[in-house]
Amino acid sequence: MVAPSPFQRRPVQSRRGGPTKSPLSRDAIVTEALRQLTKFGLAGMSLRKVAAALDTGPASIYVYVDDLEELYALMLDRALASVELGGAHKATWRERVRRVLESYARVLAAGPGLAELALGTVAVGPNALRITERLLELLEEGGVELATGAWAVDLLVLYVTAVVAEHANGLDPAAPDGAVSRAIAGASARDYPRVHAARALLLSGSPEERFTWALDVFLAGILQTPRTARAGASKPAKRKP
Amino acid sequence: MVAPSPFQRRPVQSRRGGPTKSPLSRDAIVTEALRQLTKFGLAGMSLRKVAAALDTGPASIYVYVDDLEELYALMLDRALASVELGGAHKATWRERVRRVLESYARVLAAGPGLAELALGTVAVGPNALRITERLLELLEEGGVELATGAWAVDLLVLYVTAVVAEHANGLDPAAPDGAVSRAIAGASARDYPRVHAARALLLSGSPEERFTWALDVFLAGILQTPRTARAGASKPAKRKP
DNA sequence: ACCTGAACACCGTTCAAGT
DNA sequence: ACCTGAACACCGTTCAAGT
Repeated sequence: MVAPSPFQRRPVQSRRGGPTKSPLSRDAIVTEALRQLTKFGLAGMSLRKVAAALDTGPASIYVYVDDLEELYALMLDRALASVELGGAHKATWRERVRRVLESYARVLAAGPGLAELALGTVAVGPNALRITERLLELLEEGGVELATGAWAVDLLVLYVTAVVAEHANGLDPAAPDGAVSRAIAGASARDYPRVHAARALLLSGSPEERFTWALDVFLAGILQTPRTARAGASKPAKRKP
Repeated sequence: MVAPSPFQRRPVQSRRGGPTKSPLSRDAIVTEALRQLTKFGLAGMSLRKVAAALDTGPASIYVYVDDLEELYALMLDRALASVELGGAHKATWRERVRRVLESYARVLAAGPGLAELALGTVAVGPNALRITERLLELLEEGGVELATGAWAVDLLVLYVTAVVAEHANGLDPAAPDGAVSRAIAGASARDYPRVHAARALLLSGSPEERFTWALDVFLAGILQTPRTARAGASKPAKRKP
């Protein structure tokens, strides 16, 4: 017996309604939670506040949602619905991979909290699957074998999520007053000669520039590192002789 | 006026001591917090529990630490002290980069919570700087220019942190009973043909195999994608004609 | 100056009733 | 069956005193 996924569960018949209160529903809960999340960040959202906004007590939420973690998963997938996968365009497959990931990044960066939530939550809803499907398709178009593509999609999505989350946490390396800047600026030339020498470089570049560069790194690396033995690997594996 | 970094602050003279209570200290607080973190995970650690273990009330902690976030930063840097940077060996620079990152990954994976903490905390203590310094050195040895290396180190460390955190959160893609496995196994061939076709591949590979593969991807990509215009870029930038 | 108990303003989750 | 107020067992942080 396996617990059913939260994405496919018997609907619940609300008993509220009429003129005073709109009926509760999983949808309404997710919508309100997402509103709070994107407006106030992860710490600014809570089950209790969602319940209060929906004019009920905290216990009522549990009729529609098992726990906070499940709510997170539902929220994330709802948000991922607006990621644009692009149609059949004339752009290169690389360009189209970039666009999908940029759209994904933009969705996560829409407000504080979403990216943070994405890092701690496994995205396995239908919309996450749609994104995975699309990226596999584009990589296939680029000649990446399925075995390699399967791992590559993981890598790409994880990286983008982490970058946006780091950034959204106010850890913007570019922020000149942040802890990062101060630490790097304060690194002594004696103890950390390279950090010191590279201090301007470490803090340079807009998020977009870094993102674009990172994608180039990934795609170049992926094309050159198939999982199946093949010509082109820069360094033969040499594990089993 | 800039607030001083928590890593360089006037020490506090404890007034406890004698036979009954060992004196409070920032060190003792960090040690106990780290013990709780690696034993019980991030959710299993709290300022109140640390205070209780140190035989005092929660308010006492605030004499040594500004807030929870600062404590997190101190804990992370303390943990990073045990990352092995390796000496001058005969191994390739690539191999040595791999070893440093593997050591970093192993330290974060030592117990639940540490990697999770690392994702939400900017690592800017002396030990984080040591690691950055070392990686810059190794990349330099590999012929990577400083401008490229500066961004590359960020990329590498962020990825490794994210992988370990994802893994430590029980989101192990390999776990056959996890939400990930169920979602992928349940992806219909009609709606998600490639996810369906790749379902075994998406779940395949030990964490170590994936890690090793990802590093190969990164290093191959980094070598091929210098930030300064140079021969070898697989696709000319063509932004300013 | 260090140290602390008590209070403040919150959490997620469960229980026991209501309809 | 849905819905809910109240209770339970927690949080981080601040205040106002103690030494």
